[in-house]
Amino acid sequence: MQLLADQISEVLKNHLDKTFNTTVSQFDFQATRKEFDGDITLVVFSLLKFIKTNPVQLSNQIGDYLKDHFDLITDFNVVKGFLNLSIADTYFINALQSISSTEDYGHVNPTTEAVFLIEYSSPNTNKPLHLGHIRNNLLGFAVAQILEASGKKVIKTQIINDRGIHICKSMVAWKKFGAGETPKSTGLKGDKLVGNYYVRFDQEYKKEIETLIANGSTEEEAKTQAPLFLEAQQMLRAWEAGSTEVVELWKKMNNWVYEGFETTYANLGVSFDSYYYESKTYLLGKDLIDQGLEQSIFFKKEDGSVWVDLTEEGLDEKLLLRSDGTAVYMTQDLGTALQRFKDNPTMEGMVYIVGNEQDYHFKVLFLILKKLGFSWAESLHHLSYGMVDLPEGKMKSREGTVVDADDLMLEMTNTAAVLSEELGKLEGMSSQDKKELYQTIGLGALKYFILKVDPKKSILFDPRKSVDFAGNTGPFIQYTYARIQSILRSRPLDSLAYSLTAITTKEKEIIKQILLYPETIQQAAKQYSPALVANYVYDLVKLFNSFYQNTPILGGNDSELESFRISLCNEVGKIIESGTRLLGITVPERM
RNA sequence: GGUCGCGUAGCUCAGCUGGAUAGAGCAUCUGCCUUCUAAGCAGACGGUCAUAGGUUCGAAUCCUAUCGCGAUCACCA
Repeated sequence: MQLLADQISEVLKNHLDKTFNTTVSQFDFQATRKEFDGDITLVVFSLLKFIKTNPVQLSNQIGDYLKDHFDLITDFNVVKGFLNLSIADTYFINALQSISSTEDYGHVNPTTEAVFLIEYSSPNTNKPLHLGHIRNNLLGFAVAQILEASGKKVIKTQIINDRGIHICKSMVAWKKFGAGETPKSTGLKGDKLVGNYYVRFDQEYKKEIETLIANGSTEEEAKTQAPLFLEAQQMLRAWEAGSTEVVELWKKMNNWVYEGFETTYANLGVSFDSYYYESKTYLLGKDLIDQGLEQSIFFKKEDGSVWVDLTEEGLDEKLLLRSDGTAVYMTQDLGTALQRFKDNPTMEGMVYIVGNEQDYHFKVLFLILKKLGFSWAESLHHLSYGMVDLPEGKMKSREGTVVDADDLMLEMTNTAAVLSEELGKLEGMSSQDKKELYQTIGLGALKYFILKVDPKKSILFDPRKSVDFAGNTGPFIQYTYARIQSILRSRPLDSLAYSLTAITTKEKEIIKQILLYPETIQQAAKQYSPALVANYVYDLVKLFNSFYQNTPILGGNDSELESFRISLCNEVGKIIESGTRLLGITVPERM
């Protein structure tokens, strides 16, 4: 459709130039609304700036001209300042044919070696992944896929917060109460095991606090003097000092967690090309602080802590280094950014997929990098997404209201299995294939549910209602794809040799939607918005289903027409496959 | 309190750089499985686009103010 608008623009430009002696560079086109005749509409109102006349007269004048001088335009009508143009059916038929012969329609190959980094997931290593991480992971993976399809080279990466007091708490609890338990000995996933000790630490810590308060301590004292807490702090110091014993335990437990995470990532269908560890980048961050101090971009307070003054930019003063010289979150993120640029000198941009609770942090981070004079700092982007809330409110790990990622995926898969069994369409399928299919459907439902929502909005997730499988859902899209495959099995696409001259409006609508695909990908890449792709695919599927249910595709007595419709099915199938692939959703051959 | 984000049907959400009578799904109700998969299709019902101003041929969309919800403003990450 874009091409068509361009073609019309060209013709119009000449016409207006000759007739009115005015140069108009941009025309305002939109798809014609259903209730009017026509395929594409020129909004003539916006031309009144250049040509002062009656909009209806001008519309008629332009319509007459186009009809006479442009073969693709067969007719027109005018409503107020809207010029509705009817396009020849052959235009759509030819468009479909040319798309059929295009490899990977809508997908653009990269033209430069410049690379885009997408940072996502980035978990702490003391707890299993939960629903919030699922949104993060799905967004990150989808954005990476979309950027790639739009012609960027992409590296998916993450920063792992492997260092700090949180992991020490799990370590202390494991040493004290663990009795040598391992993932193997307990049969638990590594991240779950370590997470359990983190919870255990918190429980025992609370008990100690209560005891201390009962013995006359204030709450404040109790919190800082509880033996467990002191032990965790002691362990952190030992870690920083490089104690072999502590470092060995730290490595062992972190590796358990990584193994657990890998399983979850594999199930979710996300992957990474590189990893960064906080324990390895925070030192580089400290170097940057020194550099900034030398250039007087930062300043040191009397107690030795280092700050940056951002009051001129409307923000506050921000701490960069503690008075004892240890690193904070910001220090490490500065270091990580620099490290990534060093590793990828052709970096064109970096996108951080991080929740909107950290908006302020990233504003500051980018500002500091600019102040330090890094040219690439201009191209950093924080994709800020909203929280996933439960009906009771925020998820709180302490209160056990967290929806665990593995549990949720399993539940979705089970629901898919139950529904599939009820429908009973899978006779003759091996149990292994069925199992995979249930996983495909269950995860399709979950992924689509999350990705169809604008990232910046928060999501309300009700675990009791779980996720629907009917209506505007992943399974609906998958189902349509499966039916298309069924058609193609019974009557494969033999050739593109059809020579129709007329098609129905429904078919035209579908082709119009297909023609929007490349534009949609570009738009989605520009806005980092998987939701755009998700909603596009849904619209296409909805249109197609309506056609499919009301029009016989096979068995007509017009083989030309059948050939054309098969070809239409085939293209819709390809676009569904391509669009859902960008979202990380797989589509089944049957279901 | 300062800053940022959000507010569209009973519920969950679309609505691209301003365009025609604001669209889907769920829920409720009516039809449709002997022809390509009914996880579907056709239809009905449902709206003061938070509120009030402004900008203009034209506003859910842009601007201002107010209200409501959320986030953030740590020597936490």
